[in-house]
Order: sequence, then C-alpha cells, then structure tokens
Amino acid sequence: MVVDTKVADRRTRTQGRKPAGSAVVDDSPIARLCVENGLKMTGQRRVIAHVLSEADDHPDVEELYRRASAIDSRISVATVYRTVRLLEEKGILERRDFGGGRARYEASDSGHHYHLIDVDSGRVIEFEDDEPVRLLTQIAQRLGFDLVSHRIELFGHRLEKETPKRPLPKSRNKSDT
Amino acid sequence: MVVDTKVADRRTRTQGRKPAGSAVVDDSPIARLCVENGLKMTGQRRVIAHVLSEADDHPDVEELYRRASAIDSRISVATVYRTVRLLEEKGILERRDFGGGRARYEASDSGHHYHLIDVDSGRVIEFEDDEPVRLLTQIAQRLGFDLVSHRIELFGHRLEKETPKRPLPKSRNKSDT
DNA sequence: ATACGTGCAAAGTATTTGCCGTTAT
DNA sequence: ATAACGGCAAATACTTTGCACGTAT
Repeated sequence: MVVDTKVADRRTRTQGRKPAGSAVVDDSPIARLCVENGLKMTGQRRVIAHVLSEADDHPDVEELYRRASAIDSRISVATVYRTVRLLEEKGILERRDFGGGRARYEASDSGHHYHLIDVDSGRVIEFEDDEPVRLLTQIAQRLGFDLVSHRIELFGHRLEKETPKRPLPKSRNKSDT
Repeated sequence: MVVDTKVADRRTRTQGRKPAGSAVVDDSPIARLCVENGLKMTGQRRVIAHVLSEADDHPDVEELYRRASAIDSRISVATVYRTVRLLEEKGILERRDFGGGRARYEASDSGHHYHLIDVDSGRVIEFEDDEPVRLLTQIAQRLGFDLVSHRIELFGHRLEKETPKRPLPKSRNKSDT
C-alpha cells in the first residue's frame, strides 16, 4: 500500500569500489557493536555495518545491498539478508514494516522516535515524543501486561497551509530523502 | 516473530457443507456492504462475506479459506485472496500485520480499537481507548499533517500477579481464542 | 584448527495473475 | 448480453537454506 520513495545511492559517497577492510568502512558504530556481540568481522560484514551506520533512513535489503555493493562489489544479497537477520537477533537493528511488502531496517540506537508516513509522497518523517510511551505503558498495565515493545505509525496528508519551516515544538523531525 | 495461535474451525458452526446461496450465509452485514459497493454476489463471495462477518478475531487468508471451505468446499484460495483484496480496496476490510509473515483481516466497522499482542502466547487482545487518537492527531498536526489513519500495536508479557478477571476500567477487551 | 561466514543456486512462503470457462445483473 | 467472477496452475516477490569453500579468531 504505502511504498517509500526509493533513495538509491544516497549514502554512497565513495566513488570507486574498494576492497574490504579499507579505511573508509573501518570501525563504524555498528561494526563495534558486532564485535561486542562476538561476531566475526569479515570484509562483507564490515561494509554492511558501515552502510547501516551511515544510513539515516529506513533502507530495505535491496537498498542495503545496492549501497554495500557500491563499496565492495563482492557481496551477495544472501549475505545482506543473513546479516540483517543476525543483527536484528542481536538487538542491533530493528525491522520495520511500512507496507509495501519488504522489511526495512534501522539501527536500534537511533533513539526513541516514531514514524509518520506521508500518504501522498510515501515519505517517512521521524518524530520524537514521550507521551505515546507513557500512555501506552499505562494502557498495557491496565490490561494486565508489561509492555515490552510497541509500534506506532501515523499516516497523513501534508497540510498545504501553514507549512512548518522551523523545528516544531516538542518534535525533532527528519524525513527520508 | 510473533505468530498468533491458529484457531481453526472456531467460527464454523455449520455441520455439513451447504451449497452456496444457502440461508445460513445470506445477508450477512458484509454481504450487504458488498452489494452497496456494486459487487456481484456469487456463492463464494457470499460465503466469504459471511465468514468475515462472523469472525471476531483476525484471521489470515489461510484461516478464512479453511472456514469458508467448511461451509462450501468449492472455493479456492485464489478467490479468498482476490476477495480480501477487493474488500480492502472498497474499505470494507482492514489488513493487519502482526508479524509472522501473513496478512490478517478484520472488518472495518469493527469499531475503533487497538491490539495488544501477548508475546508469550501470540494471542491478540483488543482494547478501546480514546486517548491515543487524540494524542496522535495532535502530534500529526504539529508536524503539519492531517492524520488519515494510524497504527498502534502493543507487545507485552502477561503480568502473572494481579491477573484481571473482571472488565478493566476504560477498556473493553476481547482476545483471539 | 575450527567454528563461523559467504556465494551461488535451489527451495520456501505468501500472494498475484493469465487463461478460459461460468455467472450475476 | 456482457462485464465480473472463479478455478487452476504457473508466475512473482521476498526471504531462507544446503552445500562446498573461504577466513577470522
């Protein structure tokens, strides 16, 4: 239903493709988390970790594969699938479903925020707000549950009038491309 | 990840299989909506509409197919897929994703409610609350959007202590078998 | 050394679709 | 009459996996 705009090569600053282990991709925050979780750091994994660390949007596997391949062409989709799965299990990544059939990923450390999907453009806008968690925790409690995680997504139309240019009160926002 | 418990035959009160057009499946609320939307009422469609009207849980296509087949065996999965898709486009059904790979459906008129998924049992508990909409509408507005729809799902563990037996304040709840 | 990682192609799932005979309106 | 519909099997789309080889620790 809602499909996000594809933003190929957005994060790919590297011009030529470099061999794995190259300085550009060393020691990304996510690579560090991999090591901490006892994962072996192969060339492919380092590149994927780097791509994930650089991403500030919500790429799907195909997109991650594209970005990773641009850095080191000897990476297969299968490896990307295996890696995101692994990182999700380790709690390093979070899988999202914004509709459109494919899973999309973002780093777990990307802070507590929610997503607002512009139904017209498919764009994903992130925002922060503490109220929802509070409210939902309370609701879960009333139902006799201990909230372990939750999902909140808003779908809306951009209001043409009052287009907000400056940061909104209580909300830091950041949109995909 | 979270997979709902399969509840086959739960809604299947009919003992033997009846031919399409049988009285049991005539004039279900959803069948009526189909007519209002200018859809042709074939035997299969009537049965599927009936099954959907009776369901008070969130069946996936396979489950719908099972229930519908029990009433009239000459229905194929393809038809179920085509029907739910059509009904979703008409706004009669809503598609849900509770994890586990398959889409699940519920009638749009089933009232405003949310879902809490018991991560241990996979059970889905419905609850009502006005707060979330208010809060989210407000948030969307701050971001310069007009909220057209939203998604809220809670995932939690049942609190063993204080197991609530009676209806909870401000919440009508109803769980998938 | 050896358990873990990877590429490749084949296998799975869930869902859609082409073809063509059937049916509601 | 005729546009929709439905069955079937083949086709898609996304994701997982078996196998044989490579590599980080």
